[in-house]
Amino acid sequence: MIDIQQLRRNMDVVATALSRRNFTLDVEYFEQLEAQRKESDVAKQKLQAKRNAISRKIGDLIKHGTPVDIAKAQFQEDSTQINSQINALNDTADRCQQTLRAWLLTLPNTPLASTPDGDSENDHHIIAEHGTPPTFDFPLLDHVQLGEGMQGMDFARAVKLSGTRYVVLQGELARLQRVLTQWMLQEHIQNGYQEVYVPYIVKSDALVGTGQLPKFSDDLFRLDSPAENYLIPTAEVPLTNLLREQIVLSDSLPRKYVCHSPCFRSEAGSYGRDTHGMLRQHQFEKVELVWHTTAEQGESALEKLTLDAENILQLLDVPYRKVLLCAYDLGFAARKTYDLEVWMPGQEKYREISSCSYCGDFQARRMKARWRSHANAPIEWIHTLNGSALAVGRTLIAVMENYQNKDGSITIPEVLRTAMGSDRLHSIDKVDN
RNA sequence: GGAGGGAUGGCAGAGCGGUUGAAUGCAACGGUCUUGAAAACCGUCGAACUGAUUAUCGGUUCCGAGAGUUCGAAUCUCUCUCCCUCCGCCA
Repeated sequence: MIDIQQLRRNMDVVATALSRRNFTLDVEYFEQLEAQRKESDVAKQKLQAKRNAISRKIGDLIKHGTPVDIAKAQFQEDSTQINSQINALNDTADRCQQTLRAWLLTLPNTPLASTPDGDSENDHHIIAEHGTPPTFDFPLLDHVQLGEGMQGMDFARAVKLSGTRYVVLQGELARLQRVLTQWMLQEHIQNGYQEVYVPYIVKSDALVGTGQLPKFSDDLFRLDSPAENYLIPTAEVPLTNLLREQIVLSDSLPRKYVCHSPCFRSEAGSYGRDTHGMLRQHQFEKVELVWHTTAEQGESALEKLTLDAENILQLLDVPYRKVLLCAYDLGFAARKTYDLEVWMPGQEKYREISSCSYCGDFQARRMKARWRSHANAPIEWIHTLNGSALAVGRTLIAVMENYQNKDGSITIPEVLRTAMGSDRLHSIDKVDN
């Protein structure tokens, strides 16, 4: 949530910043809401002050021996009148506050100065490329062909169970995904992250906190019961909300969390996009990193968090590039974002496998997550960051396609061999069909 | 699922419907003392919102949440949420 003080004092600064991400701030609407809010608020508060004064006088009289009835009678008329006025004003004042907050919640975050300008998603800056796309001296297969070839990836059955955009993994391929997940977790834990296990169902408040709601409810799976509960679209939601409505001491910052979870996304806006294979699924596994920091730590934390995600790709030894998103392409809550894109031989393209974002105090304001240096020190907003490290489903694809052999088998990356107990996935994995 | 108990400031813990935004203790912060530290002593010490004459001075709201009674509610009534204890059931 954008700081309303900031909005009042420097509205054009905010408007300019938001225009960089192609969002037009409705200045007139805000000013109109503000005027209404101010008017009803001030009027209400004045009356409340009056009422409090009367009550105090009655109290004094009673204390000094005036019988209760007589004391009350002296002010009866005034107080009845004031109370009815207050009641009326209360409604309008409440309505103004609510409208204002509802509107504030729909404003995206402002891009950081270091986020480049741009008018489309193609205006990102390529920061670095690691490794070179492999060349194959045989006709290469994509992950679907490879997976089906070894009878480890079954889309037809998934359709029967759940519909499109789901997959059933079997045998060694299912195992590879699990090993990948465990290994990533282990790497991050060794790098100082605290492992967390979280609920996969959250209340709408948590989603408002991280910014998925109120604007993007179409992307979420909502439960019928309990109503207003949702499946998490990413572990970022429970992880970031860990500090909601709380004030923590600064010596516990930065906090670095890692969590593996399934992610559930309706993909409502992406009909027909990436329908082939398991690139874009309603349900996928992801290892997520979340940091809670102070304002000073925030920006440099993004560099560190992104490096932690890159580390995984480097250890897996797959070609990838690091991209700095332009303002236009920024997510709702982000001020600055690095995407990591892995080389997918099956598509001959780099595809997003991680997105690491710095959100400033935007999410913290929504969820009231704050810190202070000691018990009576001033209270400050926490700054939040999140990043995938990595999207496991896509990592599985990347490994399969980059490590494929002529016979349809897949070489296991060095770092996974011990856990897998082999160095190769064979093209015909004996699974009862 | 049944029975009971509870929710107050960073924490612990008081609080006859009327200077209670809230005693007291701890913690924290400033100071005195000390070569320094500790101890002791003195002082300060909740949050959100908001107005104006905006490094200042006011006001409003907040004692789990919401509604109600009242001139006035932390205190009374109702509903809800969460926590604890016991019993039952269960992975």
